[in-house]
Amino acid sequence: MPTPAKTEPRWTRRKHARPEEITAAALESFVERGYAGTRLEDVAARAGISKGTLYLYFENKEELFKAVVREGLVSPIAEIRGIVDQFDGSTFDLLRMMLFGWWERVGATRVSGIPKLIFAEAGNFPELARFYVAEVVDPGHDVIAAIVKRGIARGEFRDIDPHYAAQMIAAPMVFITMWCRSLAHHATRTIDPVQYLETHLDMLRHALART
Amino acid sequence: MPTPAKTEPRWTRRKHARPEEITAAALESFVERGYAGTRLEDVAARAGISKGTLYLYFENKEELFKAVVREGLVSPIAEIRGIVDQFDGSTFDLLRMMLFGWWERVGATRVSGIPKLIFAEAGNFPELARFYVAEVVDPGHDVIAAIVKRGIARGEFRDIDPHYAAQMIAAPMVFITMWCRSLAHHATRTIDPVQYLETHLDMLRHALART
Amino acid sequence: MPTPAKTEPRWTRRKHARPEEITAAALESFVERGYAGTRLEDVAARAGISKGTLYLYFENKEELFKAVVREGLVSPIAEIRGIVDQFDGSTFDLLRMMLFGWWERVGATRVSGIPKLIFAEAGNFPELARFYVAEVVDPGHDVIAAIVKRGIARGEFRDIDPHYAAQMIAAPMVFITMWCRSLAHHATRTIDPVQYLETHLDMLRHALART
Amino acid sequence: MPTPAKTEPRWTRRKHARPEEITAAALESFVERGYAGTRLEDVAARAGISKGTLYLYFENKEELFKAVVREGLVSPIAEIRGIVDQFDGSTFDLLRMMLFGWWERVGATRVSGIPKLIFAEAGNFPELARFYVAEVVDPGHDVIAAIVKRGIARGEFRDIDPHYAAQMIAAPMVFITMWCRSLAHHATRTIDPVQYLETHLDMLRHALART
DNA sequence: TATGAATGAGGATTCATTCAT
DNA sequence: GATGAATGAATCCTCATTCAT
Repeated sequence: MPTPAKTEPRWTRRKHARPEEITAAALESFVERGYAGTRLEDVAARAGISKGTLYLYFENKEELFKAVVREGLVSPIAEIRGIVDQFDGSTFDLLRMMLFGWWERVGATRVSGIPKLIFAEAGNFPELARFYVAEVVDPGHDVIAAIVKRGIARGEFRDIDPHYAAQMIAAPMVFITMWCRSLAHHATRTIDPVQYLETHLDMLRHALART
Repeated sequence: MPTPAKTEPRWTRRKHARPEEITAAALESFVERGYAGTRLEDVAARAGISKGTLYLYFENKEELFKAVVREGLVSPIAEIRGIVDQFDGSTFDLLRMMLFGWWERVGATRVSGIPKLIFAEAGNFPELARFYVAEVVDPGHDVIAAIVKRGIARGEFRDIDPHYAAQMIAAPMVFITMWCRSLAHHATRTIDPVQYLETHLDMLRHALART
Repeated sequence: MPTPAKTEPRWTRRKHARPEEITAAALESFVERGYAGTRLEDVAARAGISKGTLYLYFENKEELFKAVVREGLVSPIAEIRGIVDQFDGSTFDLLRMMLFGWWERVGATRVSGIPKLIFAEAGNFPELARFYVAEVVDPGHDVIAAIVKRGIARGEFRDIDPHYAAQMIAAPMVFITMWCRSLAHHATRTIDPVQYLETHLDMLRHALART
Repeated sequence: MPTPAKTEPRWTRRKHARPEEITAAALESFVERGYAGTRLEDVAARAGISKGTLYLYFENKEELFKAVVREGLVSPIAEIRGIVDQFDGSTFDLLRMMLFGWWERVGATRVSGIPKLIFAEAGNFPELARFYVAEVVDPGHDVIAAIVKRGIARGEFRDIDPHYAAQMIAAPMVFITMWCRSLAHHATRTIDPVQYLETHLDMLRHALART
């Protein structure tokens, strides 16, 4: 195979690409276009680097996606976990703190566009699904279940299965992000996230409180 | 009797492919593999027709997708609406009836794979998103809000904003279908849908009941 | 992912691509450019079909290559095997017949450009190497070893290890094709293949004859 | 004594990369993976230098390849030529000495992986092919032809065309190196090089001996 | 109406080559 | 001299779409 035609460089070289700039660009693209619909070339362009440079930092599309998830979801959850474990006060206050802490860190940011993507692509990228379950779903569920257990242990909550209770607490959280990140733009009736979360808290107070 | 010359046609011609058979096949594929991941060739194979025939019935992948969504979602909700309007009994019983009626008609069937598709593709198909909001989200929301209002009117539920309450009732319903249709296959912890719905009802009872 | 821009077809459609036309085109390219250096697009162009059509007939580059080898080397060897097994006459005559039969069917044709390719790419495409050993080297060796055994059994050849004798018979056959297909074009001294083979036969006669 | 600020250089700078170390590394890679399959990054890593440094010594991959060939093949042949010219003894002994001398110096070493590369790349590098013919093939052939002529002149060999006889002597030598350097790793039947060469010599003895 | 062979744009990934430091 | 991050052309393969039969 003969040497390919010499190419004259017309580009200017960047100093140093930083991985976070790349994952930030990738996040936008993934959330806008979906996993399959995201073209690595676009991500590169958004990050101001070339296609090839992407591969210096991430082995492939899948690893890039995982990095986005790790940065955007795994660490905030760990952070929240820390706060929850150290909290000293009523469990209802803890619940509120967790809910709004999560909203600030995740729900209100672009990262919250990830779950819809995972749900949609799980069938095609099982490895991604497993990763997401292990790194996001399970830890997230555990934080919430821990709160429920704490409430029961302290006699603030009624006796209820923490596993299923955690699901009921999490579902509206997931739902509101998916709504805001996709259907909200096309909706006739608007939902105010804060009021939504307040209602959720209010109903949880009644649903969980010891009679 | 001389053996007649055999010129076997390589394919057997179907009489009439029916669009519903095609959308049924497409639904399965879309739900399993997502929009981008669905190969028209697979849909055709599942429907027992050829790739070319698909294009006699649907202009392109996009139109097929729209047809799938349109066909799968509208009527069950209308049916439930009828039942709700005619119901005569306690509103909590009505809530239970609605929830499990929906589960049987929608939640437990393949159609329930559609929401995740909509969420994921809303950005790419705004028109479809609007359609879905108008034909599914809003009517669905209305049924539930109607139940809440009924409960309040009859003094069974405490005074609560029916709009937001409806959201809180719907979120876990949507969530459980999305879970079952995608992440459940990769999960470490299992969720039993019936127990999930029972917990939901139980918590709603506490959350909505007049003190 | 939005539907890609509709493309206006500007091409004319062929009736039916025949696999042999494709393998013929591929053979030329492989022999000229090597395995890695062969671009499937070129093969397609040579065969007068499009890139995509190639994939209707061959799963991938590797399978295409295997098909070329099967058609160009495996069947001729099988054919020669048949002739050898049925031969009735002196084993020296059989040797001559095999040698020139092979020359006509393989050595003098483009197919003989394959071995050099295999030797060069074996490290990079182990699967190809294994295939070639199993389908070409071993059967080819067996035919020759069978001739040697026949000669010994009939008392025409002296007692000699058939395995290594077969190697000595085959080496110049392989060598002459590699020479003709690559270095011959750049050589100062010419080799006449027929005279080369005659010398080979002559030396074999002395080397193998029972004293 | 205050601790001095440590700014450790991330790399250690080599004093002087020597071209031979690079060609040695390149030879290994070319022989293992072929021309196209050789990645300059691997060559650099093997040579303990960086990709960029490679380009200080060789203009491009092609020139590196040429350098490898030039360095690896010319001198051993000259050396053997000297030994042959000075030999005093039976020509059959000389043949044996040449054969095993070559095996030790070339055949058994990595350099013997070059011919297969040349054969494969001759089409792409005509200039290299010409170089190889002039510097390796022709001189090599001459040494062997000289031996044949000596044998005939001394009445030890029968009257035979030295040119073609030399080819017959050389072919198995080339063949065994190509085998050992590529297909041997994937073969089912093993060849022992020494026994192979012994058989070659044994057959040559019969084939060349004066009756 | 039904078919399925043919098409070619599109995208992930590789790697020879450049050049600011 | 030495480095290695950055580049982008090149290539394999996929799949939505077309159309002669």
